This record gives sequence, C-alpha cells and structure tokens, in this order.
Amino acid sequence: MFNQDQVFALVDCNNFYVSCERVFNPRIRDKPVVVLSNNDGCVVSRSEQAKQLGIGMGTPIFKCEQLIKKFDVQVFSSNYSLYADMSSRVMDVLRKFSPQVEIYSIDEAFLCLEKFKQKDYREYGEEIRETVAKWTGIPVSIGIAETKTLAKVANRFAKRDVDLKGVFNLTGHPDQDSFLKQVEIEDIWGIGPKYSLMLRKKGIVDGLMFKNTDENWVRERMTVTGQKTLLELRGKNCVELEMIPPDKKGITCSRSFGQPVEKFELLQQALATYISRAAEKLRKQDSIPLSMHIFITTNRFNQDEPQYANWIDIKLSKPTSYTPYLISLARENLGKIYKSGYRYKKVGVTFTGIIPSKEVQPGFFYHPDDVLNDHRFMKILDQINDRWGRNTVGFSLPGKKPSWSMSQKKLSPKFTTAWDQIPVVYCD
DNA sequence: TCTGGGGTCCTAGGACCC
DNA sequence: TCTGGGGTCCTAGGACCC
Repeated sequence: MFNQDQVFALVDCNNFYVSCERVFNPRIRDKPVVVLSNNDGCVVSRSEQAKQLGIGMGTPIFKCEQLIKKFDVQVFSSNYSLYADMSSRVMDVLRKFSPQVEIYSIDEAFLCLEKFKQKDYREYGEEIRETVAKWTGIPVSIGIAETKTLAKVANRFAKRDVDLKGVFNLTGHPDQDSFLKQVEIEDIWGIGPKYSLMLRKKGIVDGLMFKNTDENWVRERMTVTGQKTLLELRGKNCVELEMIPPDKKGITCSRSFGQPVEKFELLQQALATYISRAAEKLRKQDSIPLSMHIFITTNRFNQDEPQYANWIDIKLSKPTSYTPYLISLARENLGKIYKSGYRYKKVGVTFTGIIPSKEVQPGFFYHPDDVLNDHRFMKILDQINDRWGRNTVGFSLPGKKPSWSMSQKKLSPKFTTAWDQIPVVYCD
C-alpha cells in the first residue's frame, strides 16, 4: 500500500510569522522580534535574536516586559491575513518543484521527490530554498529523508546547524543512527509530553533508543500511532502524503475576549459573530452540520474569581448552514448554560456531524431542496463579503468595535491583501 | 491588569441489536 | 431458580500536531 521508494522533503519556514513581518519591514531585520497569539496573549513566533534573549515559546507577554524594554524587542500582534497570504505564495513556489505537495500547516509542506531520483537531493533542496527566498522573501529550512518522520528529524539539523546552510539530506546516510541519537525523545514528531515522560521513565531518552525499542511493546503502550512513528524511524514509510486536504470533520470558532464579559447580550453578540465565521468555513467546503456545540468559560487563570464553564450539544432538527437560523438556535441554547454573576473570558461554537451539502437526507420538517437553497443563498453573501470585505453583509453585527473584541494593539498592515494598506515605496 | 486557537486520530466502554 | 454471545455504532476522553 505504501510506496517504499519515496523521498520526502519537509520544507519549513523559519520563524514564519516573524519572517512575514520582516519582509515588509526591513528596519526590524536585525532586531529581536516576537509575534503574539490572539488577544496579544502569548509569544508564538520569535526571531533568532529573541530566542537568544531567552524568550520562550508560549510565554505570556507580560512575563517578558522587562526584556522587551531593555533590548528593544519589536512586538507584533498576529496578522493572520498577512501570514495566510504569504503562506500561499510560498506554497505556490514549492509546487513548481514537485507535483506532489502536501500543505501540512501554515508554515510547513512535505514534497515528494520520488520522481527526481536522478537529481542530487541536496542540490535540489538548495535550489528550492533559494527560489523561495528570492520570490517571497521567506527563509526556509529543508530536511530530506525516506519517511516523513525522518524528514522532520533532518529538518531539525537543517535548521540548527549553520554549516548545513538550511538543507540536510538524511536519505541513505550511512550515519543515520548517530543523528537519531542526538534528538531528544520529546523532539521526535508524534511523541508528545505524556509519552516522553513514560519513555524517559523506561530509560528511552533519544530517537535512536526509541528506534531500537521492541515494536510490540510500543504498540501496546502507545497505540498504533506510536508504532507508526517507530517504523518510520526505521525507514518504513507509514504516513502517506496527503495532497488533497480532506473535508474538516469539525469546525470551530472561538476567541478569548479583550476584556471580561458579564452581560448575556454581549455574550450572545460575540457568539453570533463566531457562528457567522464558522458557518462561512462550513460553506467553503460545502458542508452542512448536523449538530452544534456551544461553550462558555470564565478565565481559568484568575483563581481569585468564581469559575464557571459549561457547554451544550444541540442536534439540529433541520441540518443547515443558514447563519440566521443557527444564530437564533444558539441564542436560545446559550440561555440554558448562561449563569449571571460571572466574568466570562471566552465563548465559542463547534459544528460537528458535518456532511457534504449534497448528502442531506429529507426530514419531517424540511426538504433537502430548502436546505440547499438556503446554502446557495448564503454562499452568495459569502462571495459579496469575499469581494468587498468581511462584514459587508451579515447578521447581528455590532456597528462599532465591540468591547469584547480581541485586543490587537501591535497589528501591522495587511500589506498584501488590502488595497488601502499596500506598502508604498518612495524613491528620490 | 495581562496566559491562543483550531485541528486529527485512537481507544475503551456503553447502548443497542439480533 | 435459571439470565449468551457477538457485532456495530456512538461518545467521551486522552494523546498528538502546528
């Protein structure tokens, strides 16, 4: 089933969000830079200089305030429109180098190099790297190996060892084991904190020791997923390249609030906004949900305040992607889990039981044609919003920036996706 | 004061059916 | 009093990823 004569290249953008900010802002190229999570909460991307200052991944920004001041660290809010657009540019370049590309995340892609056996992989990797840098301004690291898991390992070395100049080919390397030995167990792709702890207790502390662990033992304790990781380290290809992303099985939209929310009305308003967003995502993949899950929670970090969290699953008596219906249903059900007197931090929605719009079955209270008509109507609104900007047409949208909206104090312009924010170059 | 958001897969156990 | 066995489906929870 799996082709064992493949070679994978994992192309990973270096410090991706920071690199995106730097493309359009040359002044910060040599400075320490960090990009924050939504709501300006935690550090999610760091430049090399910021890493050297000891700013950890995921650190809440308020814990770094001193370092930021002292070393003039440049801080940015997340600018997802910019990052998503830059990502698709990078992916477009990669597709010129292989017909088989899997976009693994916003900043990573696997390329299958099977068809290029005649080439020198390292040379080819260098060519990819140079082209991406030239055409998009984004620096990447490339790891090449016989399996995806090994390509991940190779990528680590490409990224860390300056002498490798961003490309490392582990394919058929006579000394593969010595490289595996250098990788800590928790840094192996697929082995998270829980399994690492368990393995370390058994004395298995690096990639090589794991590779040499008994397969049945691993299968028993780490399920088939761990077994696959093991086999992949041994060079046996178990994780397929996924060129066409499958439809999502659950679609979520939720945000932490810029400031706590107490009033039902405001909570409802925020939820309506997230439902609109999530329903857009549904329609984008032409899906209809059968259930809706809504949840609310107070700020769990604020232990001095009374805590409350609850959720409710709603089976849709009529499956639909029609936003107004979903909003009114959510409102009704939010009332069932809302308790007054709490300072809420977050509300959200997840659609599940997702089916393709064409597979909607007739029901007692609706006809599939009606569901499809509503779906098509909403898609027209989506097109208008696509063309003229989000919120051109919509439901329950507050007129001005609401009190609960995310704080994004350090947001850079949408350099590449909004006409009025395109950078201007002045020449003398 | 201030701590993100959005996914996937696997398994165990209960409900239900014949 | 005696009370099977095997299959399937669903769900909750736990692990992982970026």
